[in-house]
Amino acid sequence: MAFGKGCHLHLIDGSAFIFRAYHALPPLTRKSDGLPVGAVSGFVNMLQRYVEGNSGADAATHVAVIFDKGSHTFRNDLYDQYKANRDEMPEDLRPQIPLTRTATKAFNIACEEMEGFEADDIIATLSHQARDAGGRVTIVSSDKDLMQLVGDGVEMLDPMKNRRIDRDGVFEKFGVGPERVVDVQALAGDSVDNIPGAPGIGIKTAALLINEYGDLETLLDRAEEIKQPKRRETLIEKRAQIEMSKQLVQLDCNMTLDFTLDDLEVKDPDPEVLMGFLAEMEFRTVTKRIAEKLGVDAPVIEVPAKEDTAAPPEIVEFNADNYECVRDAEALQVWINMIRERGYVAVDTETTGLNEMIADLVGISLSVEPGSACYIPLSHKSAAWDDLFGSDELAEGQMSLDACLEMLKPVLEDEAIIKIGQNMKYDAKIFSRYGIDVAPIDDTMLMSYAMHAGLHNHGMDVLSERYLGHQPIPIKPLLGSGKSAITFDRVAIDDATKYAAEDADITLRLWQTFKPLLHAKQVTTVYETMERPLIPVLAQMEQNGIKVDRDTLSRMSNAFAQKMAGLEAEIQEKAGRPFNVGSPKQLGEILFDEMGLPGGKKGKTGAYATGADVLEDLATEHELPGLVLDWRQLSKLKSTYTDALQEHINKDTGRVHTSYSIAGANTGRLASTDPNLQNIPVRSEEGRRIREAFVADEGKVIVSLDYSQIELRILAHIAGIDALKQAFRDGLDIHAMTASEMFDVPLDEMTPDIRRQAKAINFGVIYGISGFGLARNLRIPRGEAQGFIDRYFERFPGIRAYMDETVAFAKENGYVQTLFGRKINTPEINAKGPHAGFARRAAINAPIQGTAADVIRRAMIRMPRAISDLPAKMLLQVHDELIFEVEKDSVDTLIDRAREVMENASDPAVKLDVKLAVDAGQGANWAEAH
DNA sequence: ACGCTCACG
DNA sequence: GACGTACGTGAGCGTA
Repeated sequence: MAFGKGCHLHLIDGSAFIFRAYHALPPLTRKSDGLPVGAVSGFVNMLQRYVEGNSGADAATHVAVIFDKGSHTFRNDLYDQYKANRDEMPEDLRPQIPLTRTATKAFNIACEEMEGFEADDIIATLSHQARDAGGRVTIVSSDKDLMQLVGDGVEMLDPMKNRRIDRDGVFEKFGVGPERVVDVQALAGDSVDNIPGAPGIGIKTAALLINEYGDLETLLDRAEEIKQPKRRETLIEKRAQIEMSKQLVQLDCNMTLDFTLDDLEVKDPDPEVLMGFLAEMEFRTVTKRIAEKLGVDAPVIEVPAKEDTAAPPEIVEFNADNYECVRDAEALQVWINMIRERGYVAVDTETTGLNEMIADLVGISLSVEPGSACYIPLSHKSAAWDDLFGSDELAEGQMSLDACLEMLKPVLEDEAIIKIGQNMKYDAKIFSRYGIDVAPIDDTMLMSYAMHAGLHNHGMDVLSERYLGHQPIPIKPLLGSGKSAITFDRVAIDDATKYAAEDADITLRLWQTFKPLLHAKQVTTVYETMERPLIPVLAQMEQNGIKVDRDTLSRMSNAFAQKMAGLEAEIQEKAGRPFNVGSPKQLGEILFDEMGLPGGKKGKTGAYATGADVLEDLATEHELPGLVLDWRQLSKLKSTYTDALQEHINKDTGRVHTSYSIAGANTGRLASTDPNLQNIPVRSEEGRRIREAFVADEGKVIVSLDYSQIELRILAHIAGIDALKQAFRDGLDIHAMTASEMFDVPLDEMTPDIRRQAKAINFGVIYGISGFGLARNLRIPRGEAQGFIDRYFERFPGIRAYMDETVAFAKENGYVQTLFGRKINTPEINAKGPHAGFARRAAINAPIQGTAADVIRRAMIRMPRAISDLPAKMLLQVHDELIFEVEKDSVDTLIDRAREVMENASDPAVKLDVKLAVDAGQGANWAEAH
């Protein structure tokens, strides 16, 4: 078929695929000879996924993968620094480059490159040819340099986000249409490609200028007219540099190619060629998968055994057909025997929901060896032929739940058998509802957290893909989504077996992968003393729950609703027309367009910002913003707290059971979800009253103990600030002391305002202070804020030293550490551009916040033993606070014991120069106790 | 699904 | 003289 109208050309940016594959995968090598093939493997997977996805009405009729060739292009002749800042290609990637060409050809996809040209130029030329011939083009790439090609039937597809980019997408990125993209790039330059552009001008400013003057040439010709002196001079002085930059970013769409569009027609692969290549690469899993798709037999891949050195563990491919469905006691006994022989087993439970307090057990999967796993269905419902929703009858061929648990209980509770899980807290809580205390345990999610915090999250999908190179079977197709979603007990047992058993298989493999790595990365102690032991403690706290009084909440909801209605009427009257007060978009239009209030700033989505800080400033101009602030506060309290909290009261217990994620926050802090009980209001008087609904059971008392200034104490210790340490020893008001030091005001002449400023600075230090941030927080001029900071560093030089050392350590090692050895990775620390500031401040904050998190973790882990003889329960953790419920008579004992544990939580691992102090409170509800 | 806004330490 | 900024979270809502 000749290329023309109705045709659809796909152009794949091959180099981008290669680099993404290289960085996404661990360094794999070919088993027979050690040839690095990780990137090739990833590349093949991506191609295969592309081919599988290329179907339907929108499918490509023509396709090519385009590569770069040679390092010297015409752009280097224009500018010898072009791409000069690029790192050398990694040693183990170089030999894989030609193999990606071979791979492309093996898929029978056209593979094009041309000496002296970049892939982008070939893509540009082909796009123009295809467009001129009346066809459509999709460029598969996320490279912004290609955005200039979009329009007239040419679109981009970002393969990472699976998002199409059309004219609007380009506009979003550059603030101008595709035809002006090069102009903006010429001005803004590009640090990645080392394109100079106009110094001091970024994309935002560039777009502004281009939109004002029409195009780059006009802008440069009329540069004299620009008001901002700096900008004007730059444009005049750097004209030559800017014009050269434009030549560098302008893609060549008129290359002479030695092939035509017709040569790019989509062709089916020759199975023999493709299988041959894959077998040569020794890719077992993908070979098998592609063979299946093509309906041919997978070639046998024989790997000659290495004679010397201990061979690495056999890499066993994933095969869902190998999983066993255990349907009776005999079959289960075989598995139990295997488990006892090994001394470990990976366990996963399937249930009817995500809430462990409510969900029922549906089945259990087990694995003791990579590639082999079983699923024990227990309460799957049978499919009824005449009923769309299935019946309530149990499906045939399942063990009875009781019989199964009776057999498994001794194993799950056996001291000599390690039970391995991914997010074991969930499974342990499920089992505990059936009277089984699972122990001892290991948790692959927490192992990953101890090693990889800051690098990625620790869900099974991410871990499997990253560390096993395997994409798990997705659950979505089994359960569906939205209101037609079903629970797992309605999934057919055969499908369930493949999915569920694979999870156990993956978990076991992750455990085998991570176990030795924990030692190598020196985080075994962290994992064993601060992650794993927290599981049973949190499980117990979550099961305890806290009693919440529905009537109190309901009354407050009604009161809030009434007040809101009044405010709403008043707001709309002042606005002159009805509108949705809860819509920031509509509010912005009212305030800035209709009422013409000053200072309207649009965000990146084109909407006006209407945050609390903006409205507070506007409140001096008009009454309306203040009313909206009041309305917003009530709306927040009602929807997030007084309304939503009622939904979370458990029917059986009358209590609210939050769930803590142990591996959520990078710093070691916990996070609370469903509901979040770590952000219950306290700062405003009205909000604080919500805590009155958190009550003690009859005859009991709520007790709250919280660390006083724990982060500042830790900072004083880590940075070695003697003045601070002494102030804590003397029990001084730390903020007042800081103020006195900084502003030379004697303590007895301290004013609240000076103290407030010093307090803001103290917090700022913990956050990696910046003049801008402090200025915004204190609402003072930038220069004044910077003056404060300079003065602070002058008085406490150790703080600056700590900051510099911490950042230097992060740059050197790629992570920072808490006092207890928790490592927080800082992958962005060497980044350039806006990321840099973020990463820097996060690196400064992480050891402080993380050490505080470690301290309270240690206290929590010791707490159950310390209070086991008391009629008391630990209910909640709020970062530096622990909340208990205790019988009235034992309140004082509990406070003594808990305080003892908390104040000494760092011993004996770390000897702090500053004592930790704990404040305590008690009452009938949380408001009184705090 | 994503951004905005706002609750907490 | 500003690319853009205080650190760490989760939830509800409006808007696409």
